[in-house]
Amino acid sequence: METTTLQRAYDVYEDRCPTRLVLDRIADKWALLILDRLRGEPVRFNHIRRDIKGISQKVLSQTLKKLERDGLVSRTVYPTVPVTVEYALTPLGQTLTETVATLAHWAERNMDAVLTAQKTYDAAAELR
Amino acid sequence: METTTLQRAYDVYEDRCPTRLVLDRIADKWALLILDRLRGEPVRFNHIRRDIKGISQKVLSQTLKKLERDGLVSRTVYPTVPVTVEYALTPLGQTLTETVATLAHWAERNMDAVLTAQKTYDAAAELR
DNA sequence: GAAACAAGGTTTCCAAACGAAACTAGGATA
DNA sequence: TATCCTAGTTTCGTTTGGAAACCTTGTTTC
Repeated sequence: METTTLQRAYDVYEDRCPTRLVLDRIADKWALLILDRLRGEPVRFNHIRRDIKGISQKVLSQTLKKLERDGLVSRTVYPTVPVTVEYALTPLGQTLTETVATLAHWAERNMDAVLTAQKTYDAAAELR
Repeated sequence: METTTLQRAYDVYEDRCPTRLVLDRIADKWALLILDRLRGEPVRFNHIRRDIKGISQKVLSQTLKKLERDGLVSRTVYPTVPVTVEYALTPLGQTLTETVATLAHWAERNMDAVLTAQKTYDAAAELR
């Protein structure tokens, strides 16, 4: 009888599971907006920056780099003048587009319900 | 001809759109894990804490409070001894369960692809 | 009657992360 | 020489995050 180390399946509920790191990457406001924006054709750095209003260059740069490292986004440099850099979803990233779009735009469809809930909550808290 | 202020539709790509605040709430590692855990029957505070390994009481408490304020989660107190507090998804929160589950568990299904991508990326960065 | 335990939190404190603004690089254009 | 372009990086003050200790109400144990 041999002794083997059982390879546990990945479990995001476990503290030290590497999936936690990935979840932390995609469960992020800016990452979701970027992934959502990249649905469709490739987009250049400053184009993304203009479209996602309020994102800083630093955060855009950092987030793209992490998404690229995790294989969700590809980065292509064209030696034009000035240089052109295009970002696009990889096939892996494309597996998330539907989910990302649903989550990113959920607030747009349910904003009124959320605002109503907040008013109710705040009114009740007022009485305490 | 009368002049009216056109009420623009909510747009999460706009900087000051209130949907951004809601996106920030749900596009969060802990919030997603909590919402995922609440699928099904109501769960007590310490039960959630035990299940989502590594979450601190402070973060659990804060996140639940925000989710409750936004109308995604309900909080029910039972006057037992000691007191029992149950959290559950509201109907509004339930509209997110499918999406949340897909995103929260995406990493479990794609971890190997992500790890491979990271290795490739790091090896290429090494050469620079 | 003094500890210990239970549930459900809050407070404290230090480190890590964030964002706005300034700065950089390489080259083209005026 | 000065300015503009894309695509970033750096700086620095502020905010947020997590770990650990503490709190409250009430029961059981010693």
